[in-house]
Amino acid sequence: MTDAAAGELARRWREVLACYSRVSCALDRALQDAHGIGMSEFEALDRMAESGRPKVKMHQLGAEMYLSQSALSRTVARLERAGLLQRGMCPDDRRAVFVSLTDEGRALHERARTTQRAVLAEHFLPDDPAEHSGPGDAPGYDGCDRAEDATAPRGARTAR
Amino acid sequence: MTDAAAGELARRWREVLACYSRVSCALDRALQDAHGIGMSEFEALDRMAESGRPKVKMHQLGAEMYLSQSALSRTVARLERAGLLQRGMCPDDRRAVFVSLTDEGRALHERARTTQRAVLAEHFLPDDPAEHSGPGDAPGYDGCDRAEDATAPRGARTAR
DNA sequence: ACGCATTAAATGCGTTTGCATCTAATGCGT
DNA sequence: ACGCATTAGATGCAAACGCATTTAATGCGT
Repeated sequence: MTDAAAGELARRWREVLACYSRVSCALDRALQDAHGIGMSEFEALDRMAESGRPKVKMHQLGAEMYLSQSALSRTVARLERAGLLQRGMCPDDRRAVFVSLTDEGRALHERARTTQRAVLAEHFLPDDPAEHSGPGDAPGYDGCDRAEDATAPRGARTAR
Repeated sequence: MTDAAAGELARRWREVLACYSRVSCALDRALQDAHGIGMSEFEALDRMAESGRPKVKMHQLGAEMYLSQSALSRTVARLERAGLLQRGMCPDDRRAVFVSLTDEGRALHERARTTQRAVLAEHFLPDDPAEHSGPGDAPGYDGCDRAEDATAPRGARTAR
């Protein structure tokens, strides 16, 4: 690994970091405002929906997601509390837990996916092209506070 | 935006998510174990070091970073508590705060950058190539717990 | 059958984060 | 000069995370 290659790697990492921050922030906000769920919850719903199977083992879900085991456990707990999925015991392994989407969960996922796609289309495009990451071109991005054009009401943030 | 394009976008977003989780987790862990700082702290040190200037305004730092204003404020507070930088009042605007690296901060940044480059070289490579994201190829990644080969002691985690 | 390492999930705990708010300093219009 | 919107940074607060630990169920060797 040459020094120049390491620098290039660091530069690319910064791009990923910037991209992740920008998109995940917009996505989290949009999902929260429109549907009352966060990115992790959406991701869990999404994996469950796309699996096709009616019931999925927690551990299976965790294997394909990026969350720690404890975070997944709590995410599922939140989703259950919200009535979006049900936990059930697994007949062949009584340690394991099956999770299955409720009708409401499936419906919300459908709607949330529309939101997700819209946010991605709006915020996840300037990535493959140049990204023109020269110094001194910071467009005043201060963490999260863009998207003044959001059509959702502001202020229902702490009410999950 | 066609439906297929939206799906492709969602697929790419998952790749970014997976990449970010994998790398940031390894990076955070390595920086923490080897130097007692997290990613945000490193990023702040890194920006300050590369700026060339001896003093940087907080707001300036915040403009190019991905943290919220409050998170940056606390990150800087942590760095100051650790003796890695100093905060000082700004003569021409007494609201603003200058931050400057201490010698110790500069030295730690140098060492931490080596760690960072090593981690990036190890975990941030499989990204541009295919990434072969077909379903069912999950390599058992369960959040964070890989890197059993880490040479650092495990268990000094809560001691910042 | 019994003991023991292993695995699934839940939970206590400390840390970090973002949002909202607060304080203080600026500057601009009148 | 005075008032008031604006800006910089700090802080209270609640949410979410990861680590370590706990509880419970499995399975494997003897």
